[in-house]
Amino acid sequence: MRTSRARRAGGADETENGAAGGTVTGGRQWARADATRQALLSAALEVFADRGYADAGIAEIVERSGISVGSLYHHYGGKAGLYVALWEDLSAEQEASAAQAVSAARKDGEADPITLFIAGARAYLRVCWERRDAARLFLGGEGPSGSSLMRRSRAQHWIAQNTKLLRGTGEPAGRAEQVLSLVLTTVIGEAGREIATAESEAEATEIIEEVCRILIRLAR
Amino acid sequence: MRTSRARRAGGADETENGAAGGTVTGGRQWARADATRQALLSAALEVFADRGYADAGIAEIVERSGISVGSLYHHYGGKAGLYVALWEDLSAEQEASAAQAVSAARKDGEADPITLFIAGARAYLRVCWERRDAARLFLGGEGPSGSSLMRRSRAQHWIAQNTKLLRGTGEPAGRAEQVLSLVLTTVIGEAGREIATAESEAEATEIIEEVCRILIRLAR
DNA sequence: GTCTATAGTAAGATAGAC
DNA sequence: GTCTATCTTACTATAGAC
Repeated sequence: MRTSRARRAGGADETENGAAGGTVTGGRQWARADATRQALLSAALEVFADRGYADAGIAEIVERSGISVGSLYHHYGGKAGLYVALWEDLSAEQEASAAQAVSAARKDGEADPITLFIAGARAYLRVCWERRDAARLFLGGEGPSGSSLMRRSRAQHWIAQNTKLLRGTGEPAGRAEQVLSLVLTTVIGEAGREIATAESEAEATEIIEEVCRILIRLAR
Repeated sequence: MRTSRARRAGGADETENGAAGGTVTGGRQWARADATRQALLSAALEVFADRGYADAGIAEIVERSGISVGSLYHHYGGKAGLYVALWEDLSAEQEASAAQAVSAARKDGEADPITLFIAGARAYLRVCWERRDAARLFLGGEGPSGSSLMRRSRAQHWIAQNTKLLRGTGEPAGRAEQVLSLVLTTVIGEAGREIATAESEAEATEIIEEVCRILIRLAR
């Protein structure tokens, strides 16, 4: 791959007057920093994907991004910080997409909890395909120590939401319902993994549909 | 915790004649080496569990086991070797237990594929509870780089077996069947995680039974 | 097989100029 | 905010006596 290498060539537009080397206009003055973060993030994603988190070195991320170690630490505080940032990005997008799908369906007059749940699940899975590069990284399960707890706790939260969504009323929830919800959530997660590694959009879609059938069968 | 610390006190029974400091009888001469391996394994399990694989240091394993670094490398070749050994142990036990349960049920005259499958699943889950200390480590998902592939490929193998078991005849298997099998296996895995972190045997049993119900519903 | 002592190395992290 | 240069730590792995 080795994209975005030329970025470092700069040296033409800085030294306006010293410190935060921005351009003249106020609104654009963070553009440079954003580009830096972006370059760091995308290089980190590549390297983590290629070598696995543990074997990835700061050095290689620096090389591929063309950004310096100093900047890396300035923005993300280190290797783990990059990983977490990547994770937050993706899961924010997934959550937003799912939430939006559910509320859109609601606005469409849909009231059946299971149908709403499936709408959310389908949106989530679609993001897994669209952003499969990132999804593969996390669904694969390796990360900084403590990251599995991070993922785990987000999953718990999601399970709780799904449990609530599925029972319509907001009440107790026995063990059976909890386990069911856990199972549903797990299935979606695993499906996401499978979809992120699918070889074509057609295959991904096929899996999504099959999984939705299973989810319906389970939730009913 | 800090058990098995006194082991190192020895120095009384060695120096029989130099090399493999064994006792006189032939059959017992590996007892010492076995004890060494055992101490290393159990210390490693503790440390991995406490700190997570990545943050675990050889040093602490050596401390807690009372065994030297040299011996550690002699037997396991390093940190990753210990992890793998622990994993092989547990999964061998799980597989054996499941296989045995299935064949016992068969011998009992049971022929229904789903019932047989459930028997295996139940046995697997029981081991997750009995050996929850170890199970927690692996089901948590952190390990040496490449270990998730190791787990993954074992899972694939298991899925294939289950697919075969479930369809009775050994034939094709369409996408729908593959996905179903994947889902079943995933659910069992996740259930194992939940069981390994359950707080009492009663809770574990409750989860096992609920999961079996769900599996039956799914497999049918 | 088991131990002690030591080597080697790599990687994450910091300091401070611009 | 960005960069270069450097540090320091800590951990794996080996050598070689018993």
